[in-house]
Amino acid sequence: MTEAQRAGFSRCNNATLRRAARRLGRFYDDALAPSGLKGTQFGLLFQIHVSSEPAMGAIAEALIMDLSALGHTLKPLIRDGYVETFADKDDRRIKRVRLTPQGEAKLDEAIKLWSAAQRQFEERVGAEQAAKLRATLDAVADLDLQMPAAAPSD
Amino acid sequence: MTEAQRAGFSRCNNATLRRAARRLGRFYDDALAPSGLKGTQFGLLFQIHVSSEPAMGAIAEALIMDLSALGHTLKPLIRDGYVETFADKDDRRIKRVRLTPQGEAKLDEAIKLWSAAQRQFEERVGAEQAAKLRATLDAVADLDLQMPAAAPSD
DNA sequence: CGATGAAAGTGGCATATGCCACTATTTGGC
DNA sequence: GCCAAATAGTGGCATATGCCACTTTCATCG
Repeated sequence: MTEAQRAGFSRCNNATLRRAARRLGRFYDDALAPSGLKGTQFGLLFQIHVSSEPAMGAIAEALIMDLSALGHTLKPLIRDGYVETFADKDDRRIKRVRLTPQGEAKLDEAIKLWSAAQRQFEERVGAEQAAKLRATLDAVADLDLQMPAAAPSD
Repeated sequence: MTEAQRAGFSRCNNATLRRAARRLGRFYDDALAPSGLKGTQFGLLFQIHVSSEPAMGAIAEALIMDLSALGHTLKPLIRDGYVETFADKDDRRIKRVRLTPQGEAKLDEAIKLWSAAQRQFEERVGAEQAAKLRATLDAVADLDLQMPAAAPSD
């Protein structure tokens, strides 16, 4: 491997993104710790809260998560009584999700902690810079990425 | 919860970052699939490759990973014969890591696949834009984030 | 030198995520 | 109405990550 390639890898968009995610994840996790929630759980509760009894698939799509991964992640939240599920009236394949009263309360509690972390972060990088970063990340998340499928013949 | 708060959360830097990471992770994972490596494993092999028989702690620090997480992540790579470890000559607490010949070969193979994904990504967002994003993410990763420790009374 | 505390990893436990195979429902033809 | 195809989730398996408690080595100080 040449030096050029070595330098090249430090430019791996995926590695860079994950690295930053690990750092930021720990920061938000620490901030949320008093509530007993992880950053991902908080995000999931919030997503459910702001949706109208969303179907699993809808949540997965919104968060760009694998449907089965969502199911797994939901389990501890159901176990702890923050979330409950119920079958859709018209289509029994569909499972809808909502927060329990305890879930709403826990979310309220967590939001206070989250706000402090969010404020802290934006203080460091600047609200404007943070907004720009999020916009870029959202754009990346919405990309329809796909490899050229190894020359689809014809 | 008010609409203002709802909007507020869509501004969670952590959630936005993770969401983008999931998308991009899948893209790179797909691209690397023919090699049998995941994006993280590729990144880890690369990091080891470009370092000089790094100690576990050094790798963890470079990748902003928990030391124990690194240990776990390393296991399948050791099991598959891509990586090997050995004790430091002067300090037996330190465990150093290096690629095996098979590991080097696998890395070479993966780099070809990675390059295609990287190229594809940069084509979509623009090389310059991608570089700016990585710079921002690196800056975020290097932040010394920390909550004010709940009024340290002085 | 011996006790003490710091440094580097390991193992166990728990959550986060994905893929794949499989099941249950619904929908669409015929 | 019946069977094939599409939809929505589940469960199992594997990796990704972290925290905490514990072990092994060093380094320091008296």
